[in-house]
Amino acid sequence: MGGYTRVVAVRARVSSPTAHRLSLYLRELERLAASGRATVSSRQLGVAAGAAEAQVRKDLGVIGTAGLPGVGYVVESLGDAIRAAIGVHRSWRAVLVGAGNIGRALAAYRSFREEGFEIAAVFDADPSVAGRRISGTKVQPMDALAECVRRQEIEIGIIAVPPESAQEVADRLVAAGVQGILNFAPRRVRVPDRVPAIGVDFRAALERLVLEVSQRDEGPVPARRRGRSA
Amino acid sequence: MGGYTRVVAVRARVSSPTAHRLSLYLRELERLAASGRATVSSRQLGVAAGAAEAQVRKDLGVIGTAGLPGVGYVVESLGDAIRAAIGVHRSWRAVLVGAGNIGRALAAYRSFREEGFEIAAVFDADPSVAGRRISGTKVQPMDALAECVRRQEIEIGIIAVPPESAQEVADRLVAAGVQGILNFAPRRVRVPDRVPAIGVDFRAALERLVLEVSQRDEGPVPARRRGRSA
DNA sequence: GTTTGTGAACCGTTTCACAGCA
DNA sequence: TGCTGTGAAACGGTTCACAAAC
Repeated sequence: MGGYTRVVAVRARVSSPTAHRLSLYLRELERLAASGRATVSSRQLGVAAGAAEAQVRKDLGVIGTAGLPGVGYVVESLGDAIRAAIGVHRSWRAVLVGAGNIGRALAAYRSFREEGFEIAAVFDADPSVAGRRISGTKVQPMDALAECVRRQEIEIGIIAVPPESAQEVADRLVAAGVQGILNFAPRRVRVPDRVPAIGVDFRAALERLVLEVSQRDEGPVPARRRGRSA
Repeated sequence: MGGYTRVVAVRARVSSPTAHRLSLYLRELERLAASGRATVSSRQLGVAAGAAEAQVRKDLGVIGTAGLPGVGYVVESLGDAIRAAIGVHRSWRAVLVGAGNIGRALAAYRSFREEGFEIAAVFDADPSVAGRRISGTKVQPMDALAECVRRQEIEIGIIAVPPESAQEVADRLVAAGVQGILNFAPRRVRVPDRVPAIGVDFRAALERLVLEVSQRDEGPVPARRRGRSA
């Protein structure tokens, strides 16, 4: 430990698996809040997120929240704490690049808006698409991207273009000054360290699934396996 | 029983992080194959997938492929080996449930078809949607799901419905006999152990991104980093 | 009784380093 | 020389177990 006496702040580093689970806890908390529950136990959050209860307590410890022994966590304040920790306590401005099938689906995606995530503008390289409206936003040509990002202080770029152009779009978004990228193209994009990029890769997800199905199918899986191939 | 050296099979268990990287290697291999390259080094695959070169060699060792010291791996045969290992060497039949924005985008998704992933039927709970066609497939009412899965020997179910109905759809898919589920609803679904379910959660991805952006912003970050990534 | 917070053990993955081969 | 294959060490995350708090 660093020698700070821990006071108020929650400046702890949140690991990636923890971050993912925090999202899941938040969903459960929202459900509970809607149904009027006042407190939750780590066990219940664990069930909802598929995590062990000790794991839940560790995770919540990381973001600096405390529970009441014998009672659990206060639903409302824990929700606020998680939102603050992952940054969804405020709204974010984004641009969407790519007005194809996926782009249109994202523009209409309910959960984004509910989370304070606003798609301020849509761009597409195809001139025949520019000018049309999707979800009430007019599609603009790529030339307008950089100025739009600067003028409207856009923070997030969403890539929903074919894999061939993903890297180029990423470069333009970074050059325009976005602070983070959400990439829906099945291609890893290279970005500077200061700009985090998270990929949502349908194809990779499908491949993971198919692998698991195959593994389930064939081997009843020899229970223990040490050293030698059997 | 154990103790004998049995050489042939490649029935090794593939861990989840390895599975994900195999997908990425495969993409790079396809690019290389298209551009006529005959061999690759572990280093080059590592750069493409964001992994260390020793990591690449370990991964490829797991699926039983061997490289040539001083030369690398043969692009074509390595591609085949990975495809066989993750199960995309053959085609898979799937049904899509949910003909909303995301469902329609998925039905049209190029990479699925390219990977031998065939969406054999589409279902929707909304009777006013049933009967319409998306991507050339007629949308059917939910009643028809179970029989379709059985009759057409469907292996994979894709969930693209609002979170409120995700669990119910998952239950029906499992009851109908699918072997795996790809879930695009932002809600974890509970399924029996024998049926793997992989979630693709846009909202969670967004939350991870926002967290990273926040962390970059505030903490100058103790910076302990090597390697490069530009 | 219940449930939290946390050090310590555990486990799988990643990285290192180097022998061996082309 | 260039590159693979692989033990061994390092790392980080998860689980365990239990004392403390309600």
